[in-house]
Amino acid sequence: MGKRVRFAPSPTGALHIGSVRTMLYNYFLARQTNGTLILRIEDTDQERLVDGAIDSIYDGLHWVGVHWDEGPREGGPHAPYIQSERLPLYQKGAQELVDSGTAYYCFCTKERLEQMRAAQRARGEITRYDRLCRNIPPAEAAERASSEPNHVVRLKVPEEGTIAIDDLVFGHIEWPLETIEDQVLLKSDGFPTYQLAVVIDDHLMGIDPIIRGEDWLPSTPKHLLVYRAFGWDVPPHAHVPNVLGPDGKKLSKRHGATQVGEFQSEGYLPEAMVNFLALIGWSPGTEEEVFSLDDLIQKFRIDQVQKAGGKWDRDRLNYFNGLWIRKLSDDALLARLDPFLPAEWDRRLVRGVVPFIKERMTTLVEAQDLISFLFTDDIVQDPALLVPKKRERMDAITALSRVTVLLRFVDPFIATGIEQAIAAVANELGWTVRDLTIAVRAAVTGRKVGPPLYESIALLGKERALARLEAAQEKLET
RNA sequence: GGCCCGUUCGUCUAGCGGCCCAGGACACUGCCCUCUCAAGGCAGAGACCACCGGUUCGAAUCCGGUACGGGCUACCA
Repeated sequence: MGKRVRFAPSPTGALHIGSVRTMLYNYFLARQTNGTLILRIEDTDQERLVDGAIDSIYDGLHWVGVHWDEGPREGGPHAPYIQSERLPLYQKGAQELVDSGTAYYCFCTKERLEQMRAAQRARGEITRYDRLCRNIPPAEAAERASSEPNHVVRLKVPEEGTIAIDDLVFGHIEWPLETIEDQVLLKSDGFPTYQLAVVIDDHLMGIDPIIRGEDWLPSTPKHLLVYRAFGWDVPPHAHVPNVLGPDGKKLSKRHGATQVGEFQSEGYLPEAMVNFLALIGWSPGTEEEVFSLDDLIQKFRIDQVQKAGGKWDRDRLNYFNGLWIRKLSDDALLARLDPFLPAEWDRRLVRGVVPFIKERMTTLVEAQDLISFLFTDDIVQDPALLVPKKRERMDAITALSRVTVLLRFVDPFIATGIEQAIAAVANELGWTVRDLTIAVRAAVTGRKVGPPLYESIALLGKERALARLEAAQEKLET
């Protein structure tokens, strides 16, 4: 109970969908246990920083609808929550490890390391640090460290043995220590590497469990070694499987949209995104699959998370989106639609069509096209539709004119009355209702498909509807 | 190359030794409903449970190997 978990993105770009999934799992666990969720920004790579990335992370997470307890802008007992503002902590930690002999200064230049690796490759060996600086006597190393600013601190990895973890998702995993290199912990610019910073922060912030992406699994032994070097207890880890592109590779830009902001502007609902994402890699073990954020908080279990990576499936996302759109009340849908419609479109009229387009949308952006006939008289009446297949042009003119006449007397101008009028014309002329509505729809909406015709005509209003019907007749006469 | 992980319908998945000649969902096909398109309902097709051995009375489920896929292999995270 009362788990402390964290989401720790790097501000190297807009918020990625895969990260959102990891965030969600952390969020579920935090809320479910009445615990604490921490947002921590891991910006230890100063070269890859992207302007506005933190804003984008905040925007994305807010859109998704999750909230957290401690973070850069929220503050908290472990502030600051941005790693670049916690440098002294890491430097002190690195120093401690050097002092205790579990880490050492390395003075190798990047050039030397490159040459070393090239030579190793040429000889067909594994490329890894040759530990040249590992055996410099401590006194000499300390002295050189003060005069040579360009040194780093490396972890002194034991030469033999194994290190293991019991991952909450992947189970028991063991690594032979001889396969692990002497990892850099503190870079020459005084910044920690990820490997040092995560361990220190996760420890200081009391994170339990650590839930992160599967791609961190290979560096876990390095982290374990750092915990060991500090003499700290290792908290439970849970690695969650990757979200893959349709080609089975890690989801990236080349697979299309991958940032939350893009999905937002494409008209996806956060409810759908959450539902869809949560189900990649997790299942409640039942046949239910429609879940709100609150449902997920209730039902999520970390031990039900899958090991295999799951592919991103646009069709399935679309399905969930349509489903969640349909679950919205008409007023709620109107509000969601608002940013996707021209400001000048009369919201009362929009509100009127909402019930009729609700089950015809996959994404919110589709609404505009679906209802534009109500807001612009600039429609294209296609003769091929005005005259349904196997009907004569003259007959179509007659049909449209009869509809025009009967509609004029419909009062009040509502769907049922309009339906009766059209049925009467069909009956009178021996047309099928289907054919008649094809012609009328083309005349009134300029479309082949759309919201229910009678309701659409009612919404349009008698005057505009009649004008369009007359225009269609004229068009056919010329 | 090395280390680690993974492998059930096209896709997301259920399954944790007999209930499975494998269930649900998306997508697909057909039918019904119907003023169009949807939505909805019903039905169907779709997986020799990657492969090969082993354990067991019995394996999708346990063990070993192989294949394939993926991740990592930086003073990136």
